[in-house]
This record gives sequence, structure tokens and C-alpha cells, in this order.
Amino acid sequence: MSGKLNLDKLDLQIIHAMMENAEISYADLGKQLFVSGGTIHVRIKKLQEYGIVKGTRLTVDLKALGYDVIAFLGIYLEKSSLYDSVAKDLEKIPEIVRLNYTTGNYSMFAEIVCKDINQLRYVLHDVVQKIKGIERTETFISLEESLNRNVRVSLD
Amino acid sequence: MSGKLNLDKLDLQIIHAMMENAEISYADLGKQLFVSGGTIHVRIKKLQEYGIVKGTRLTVDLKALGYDVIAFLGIYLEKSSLYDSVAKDLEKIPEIVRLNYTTGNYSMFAEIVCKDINQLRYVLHDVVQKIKGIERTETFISLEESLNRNVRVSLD
DNA sequence: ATTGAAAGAGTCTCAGT
DNA sequence: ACTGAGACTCTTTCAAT
Repeated sequence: MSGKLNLDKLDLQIIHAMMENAEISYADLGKQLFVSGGTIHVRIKKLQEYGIVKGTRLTVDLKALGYDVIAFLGIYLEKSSLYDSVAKDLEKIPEIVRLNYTTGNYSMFAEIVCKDINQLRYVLHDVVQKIKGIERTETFISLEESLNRNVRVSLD
Repeated sequence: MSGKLNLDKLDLQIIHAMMENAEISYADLGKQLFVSGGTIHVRIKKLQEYGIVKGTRLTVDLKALGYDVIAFLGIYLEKSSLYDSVAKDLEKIPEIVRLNYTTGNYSMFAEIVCKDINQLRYVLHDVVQKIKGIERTETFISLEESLNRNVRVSLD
């Protein structure tokens, strides 16, 4: 299921190109890679079937939509065995957009997007802190996002 | 430039729907929202011109592509005035996919994607640690990603 | 501003190689 | 497997409202 499948150079070139520009047409991408648009189509279909290409996601200007606050949460659990249960509770909070189980200081790491500081305070104090199993959290508010990009996949 | 523009309910409904499913056709989205496909098209063009909709991004299964390690870095700077210069150096590292200037313990927060632990060690020790202005870093390796989604934009 | 239809461009399928 | 062409679908434009 997971692990590396047998992807050839063309597969990797397609992924590489589409991670830089997801909107390129099959015909144009084919020209760039010296194959037909039909071949690009077949390969992408295969990559989707394998679950390697999961889909596309709309990227928006959150600030312009009134979402002014991005924050990161370092979460301490009472017992790390509570991860699954806490994760399930955190997933129910729509403002939480990312959640990772991590090594190091914190048991888990979350990212949260809010309209303003008041909403952040509400979510942290009245929702997150009431979840059973969370001991305490540390909040890092983003003052500026300088980078947010796809990883550059190598061709080998 | 930034700040809220005059977006009406339809604009927000379009953004809301496309953040859940970026691949829906204008015709289908129009049916769902009781307007024509042409209207959807005009609105999306406007949202793109305003820079509210920035584009789409391909999402892939990084593990399947051999990128087994996601880590978060808390970065301490010697002086926080060095942010811009350090940010510029970090941007040159292709494995760094995200960078935020933050309040709290760390001066900045980065996300890094690597093929394996060896590559992570190389990037941290031989590249990141050699950047002028970085005092030290703390590394949080993700053992599991339980959530990675778009924020759910509200319709008001 | 929105519509509906026509033109243009892209995706998808398939027979041939 | 890849190609090229045809069928199909989607995007884009535009005259009318």
C-alpha cells in the first residue's frame, strides 16, 4: 500500500511539474516532456489510482477573507496514550487545520486558523483546553508567513 | 490591497465549496448554488483578479514518493532583527516548505520535508546550522499526520 | 450582474502501432 | 506502452436582458 511503487522517470517528471504548476494542460505538459497528451493522461490516472496523486487544493488569501490569525500549538498530553482520543476531539474543531503527533517537547503539534485574536482565545480557552487528556498548550502566533510551498520532488 | 473586500454571499459560497472540492465544474457548482455556470466563471475570475483565489496546488502522498520525514523546527535567532536575512537563506533550502515569524519561545517556525532521517540530519547540521544569525534550533519530528485540511470559511 | 448559447480548449477513449 | 484522432466535457466569451 505505502512505500515506493515502481515509478519511472516520466511519472516523477509529471509529479515534479504539476507540483510547481497544477494547472498546466496535458497537451502542454506532454510537449514539455516529449510525449503525447494521451500518455500524460494515462500516467496521471495511474498515479491517482495508486493514491500517489490525491487531488488538488484551492489556495486562497486567508487575510483577504478575514482570517487574520494563524497560530501553532504545542500540546502536552497527560499521557501520550491519549493521542488518538485527543486527536479525534481536535479534528472536530474546524479552526484546527493540521495535526501531527511529534517527538520532542510536545506530544502533538497543531495549526489553527482564526478570524481574529478573540476567536483564537475562544477556541483555545473554551474548546481546546476543555478536551480531556490535554495537560496544557503553548501558542505561537504567526506574525508573518514568509514561505508556504510544495516540496520539490527529485527526479530519481 | 489586503483587508476585506466587498464579497457577497455567492462569492463566499463559491470559495467555501471549492475549498472542500477544488475540482467541481462551474456547471455543477452553478446548479448547487442556483446560478448559471457563466456566473460562477465571472465570480471566480473576479476572485482571482483580486488575489483572493491564488490557484490550486497538487496534493500527493509524500510517503509513497519516498519522503518519509516531516519535521517542525523551532528556531532561535541571535537577534530578532536578523529575521529577513535568515528567512532569505532558509528559502534557498528546497526541503524547507514553510516558514513563519512567530511570537513565543521561538523567533521563527519552519517545516521541513526529507526523504529520510539522514537527509534531515544533513540539512539541519550542514545547512541550517551554518546560516548566520541562527542561534539554535529545536526539532520536532512528525510520527503521524492525523489532519491536513483547508480551513472551513464561514459564509458571513 | 446574470443568462444561455456558441466558440474554443481541454479531457478522455480507443483503434492502430 | 505510446500515439493521434474523434467524442465528449468544460471553460470562456458575448449579445441580450
